Amino acid sequence: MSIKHAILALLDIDQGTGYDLMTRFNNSIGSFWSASHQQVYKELASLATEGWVEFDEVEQAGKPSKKIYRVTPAGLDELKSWLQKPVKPLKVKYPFLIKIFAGDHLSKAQLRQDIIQNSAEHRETLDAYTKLEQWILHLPEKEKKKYHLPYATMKLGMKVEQAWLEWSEEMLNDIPQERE
Amino acid sequence: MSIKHAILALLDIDQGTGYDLMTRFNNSIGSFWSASHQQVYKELASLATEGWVEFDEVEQAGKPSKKIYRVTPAGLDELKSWLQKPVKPLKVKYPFLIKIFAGDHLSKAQLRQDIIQNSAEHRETLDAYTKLEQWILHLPEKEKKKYHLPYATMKLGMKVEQAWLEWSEEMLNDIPQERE
DNA sequence: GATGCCATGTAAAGAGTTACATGATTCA
DNA sequence: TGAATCATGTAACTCTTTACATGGCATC
Repeated sequence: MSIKHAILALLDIDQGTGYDLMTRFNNSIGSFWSASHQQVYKELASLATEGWVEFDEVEQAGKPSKKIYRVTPAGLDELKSWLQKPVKPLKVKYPFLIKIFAGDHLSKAQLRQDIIQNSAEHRETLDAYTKLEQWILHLPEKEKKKYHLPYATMKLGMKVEQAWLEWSEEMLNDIPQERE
Repeated sequence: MSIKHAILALLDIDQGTGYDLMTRFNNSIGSFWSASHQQVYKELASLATEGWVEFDEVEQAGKPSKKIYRVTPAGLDELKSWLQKPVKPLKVKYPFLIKIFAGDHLSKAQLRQDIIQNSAEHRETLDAYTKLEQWILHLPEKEKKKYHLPYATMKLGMKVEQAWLEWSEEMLNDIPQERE
């Protein structure tokens, strides 16, 4: 069960709300971890019960009040001891590739369409990473150092997105375009 | 719920036992779908109840008897109609990258060690894909055609594994080696 | 007027993991 | 003698998704 440790790691870098974490899951670390908002809120509640995180409730004008979470010393200990353990193997579910796998049952036009669609999504992700990268590169040295390893994980994400784009192009060259 | 469709797609290419499917999940399509043997057997039972797959029980000398599953016409219809629907987004869980993300709490030696270990695993996966690729490339034309799209998904897997290896090297160059 | 963003959650159902259970053969 | 491969499954538990629920502000 390492979603708890994923949250601890994210909050260890920067404190934040559940909503905040959710967007980080969707954007910056989307290529290696996914989680829904429901799950994030639930895990935060359970982490708080265990004493690994704590929060301040902040009221806001014109917006619902929010809970800003941070890691407690006990939470940091837990994270550190988790870091000493061997990692669990990766788990992935990529429905799009099941589609390609069984793509003989689709028309060439449909296959092409799906690949184009998927490629556009990866392009978007890569663009988002590139924006984040620019933000990181323009930080003052001290801040930049803090994000060094998170940035490293994003560099892998960028390489993977690039692999997807290359693959998509090769696939589209490979599948003849049908004419009426 | 697309593990059912993943199984249908795999059985549609080649019939096989639960054990068989499990090894395919671990080897050829491991980089985009993972499943445990328990889950595979459970799903096969439920697919059989729904009438989407059927099997012959084959007794073997000196080995437990096995059930060879294949897709039924109803199962193929289900697969085809699933293919028409938009795919669900990918889901990934990569505990190793959480470790890197929070890697400031590890020594440089430990970080390097983890990266080396992880890189070795990706090297192994890439080698397994390369072997499979050789097998595919030496098939007679007719058979080769059948595996065209499954092979395409593996090509993406190879690109992704290569991205991991490149990244690992860059990381190791980036993290100074400590001396006693 | 509709969509999207910010911000939080609960309840029920479905998916997936961990532990348990068995057993012969082959290879090092 | 021990580990790996082939081969199947059940039971309990945990994790994750889907559907439901609310509501103001900003942008198009």
